[in-house]
Order: sequence, then structure tokens, then C-alpha cells
Amino acid sequence: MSKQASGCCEPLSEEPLAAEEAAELSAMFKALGDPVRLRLLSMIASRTEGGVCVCELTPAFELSQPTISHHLKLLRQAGLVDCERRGTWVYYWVRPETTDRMAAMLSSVRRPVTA
Amino acid sequence: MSKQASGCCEPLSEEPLAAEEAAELSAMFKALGDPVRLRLLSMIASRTEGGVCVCELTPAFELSQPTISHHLKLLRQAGLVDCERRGTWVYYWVRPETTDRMAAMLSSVRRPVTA
DNA sequence: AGGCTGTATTGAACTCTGTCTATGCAGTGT
DNA sequence: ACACTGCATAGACAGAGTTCAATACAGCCT
Repeated sequence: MSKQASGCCEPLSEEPLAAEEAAELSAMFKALGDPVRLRLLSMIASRTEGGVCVCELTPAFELSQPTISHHLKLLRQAGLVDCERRGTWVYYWVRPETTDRMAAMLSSVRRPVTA
Repeated sequence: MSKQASGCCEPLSEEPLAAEEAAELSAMFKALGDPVRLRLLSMIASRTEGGVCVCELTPAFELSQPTISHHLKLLRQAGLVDCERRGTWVYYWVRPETTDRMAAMLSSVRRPVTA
């Protein structure tokens, strides 16, 4: 079916990761591909209950408040965190389903399925 | 020491992820933040022995050969894969140390250290 | 040596991303 | 109602990333 190379090696039996799923997963990895966002996620994950207030996150960086807000938006759009408003303040927490999915992808690389 | 917010919540006891380590880790995540590179890694990981020849990887995408070569270089620079030349062909394989480190970061988010 | 094949590098065009300032919106309190 | 605080959005701009065509390099074969 596929064009095979001269004779260097056998063709890959099946495509291990479909293009569509790769697009979803890569969007998650891309969200953590920035040091600010990775630290934000780590800080958000450091509290288990109630979430972390934005007012705690912003002063931890030497960046403007809109920039932090922008990064939080990207983390949210990637499905890594969720947020809720409580009065004046907005609280963020981690969505473990997403980090689990990423970890599963990485461990499948670690121990490949030699079907 | 740090400027605390009005009274919305207690301050984060310590910074969970140091800026320097975040820079290293985010570079790894960034490398997988592209669907082509994620599929490349998955394809490379799909063979446990001997590595995967570039001639198998390139025709799997509707991209030019230099583009694939460029993505492979980025994966290599991120420490995710390594390669070796055997005669005419070049073979790539996964470096599990790196994927393990990424997975460890994700699982630390999953189950935060409530020290 | 010379030609051929496989892979990497170079340089340029285009798009995307991170950051800022300025502004808008939501909720509180006087 | 008004002012004030916390957070989000809009628009602009510099820098980085993705892609390609052209070229260079490495190894094989006759």
C-alpha cells in the first residue's frame, strides 16, 4: 500500500498514532511548552483543595497581569486547568484527566506495544 | 518577603517548580507541541530494536524531506531521540530518560506533594 | 573517479506566539 | 450611584517557529 524503501528495513506495520489524535495531544504538549505556563500549572497543582487564586499567581512572575491572564487562558483552552469565580477572585485548579492522558502517551512511548 | 494579596487566600508556601527546571522541562514539552513531531516520536518508539530508518518516516507525511529532517533535529536537541548512521541510512530511537522525566512531572501534578 | 541515493544544512517567506499598553467587565463597599 | 479592586480582552509589535526550494555532504556501487 505504502511506498516502501529500497531494503533498509521493514515497513512500520501500522501507524502508531493517528494524525487526528496527534493533533489533540500535541495541543496539550504545546500548552506546557512555555516555562511560564509550566510553572503556572505546577503552582496551581500545589494546592489540592479550593484551587489557587490568580492574585497568588501573578506576583510570582515578572510579567504583566494581562500576560499571566493570557497564559492561564491557554492552559484552560488546552483542557489542563479549569477556573471559577468566587466573588472578586478567580480560582484555578488542575484537570487530572488531561495530564493523565499526556502521561499515558509518554508511557506508551516508554514501553511500546509490540503487537 | 513577597507581596501578599488582600486576604483571598494564604500564600503558596514554596514555589513548586524552580524557574530553571521549568525552562528545561518546557523545552521538552515544546518539542512535542507539534503534531508532526509527536507522530514522529510515536513512530520511532514503535520499534524497540535497531531504531527506525528516516526513509520510513519521511514518506509518512505530506511534507518535504528537509522539513522532516528539521523536526527530527528538534526532537534530538530536546533529548527525546538519538540517531546513528549505518551506511547510507540514519536510524533514530527514543531516549526513555527524557520521556520518563516528563511523565514524572505530569504525575507530580496528578498527585501533588502536600508537604 | 564518477554518478547515484539518502540525509542534513542553508536561506528566505510566511505564520504563529509572547509580551506590552490601553481598555472593558464583574464584584465589593461606601 | 459611585469609586475601587481583581481579572479578562483587544490591538500592536518584536521575535520565534514552520515550511519550502536549493544546495551540500556522506556513503555505496560500478
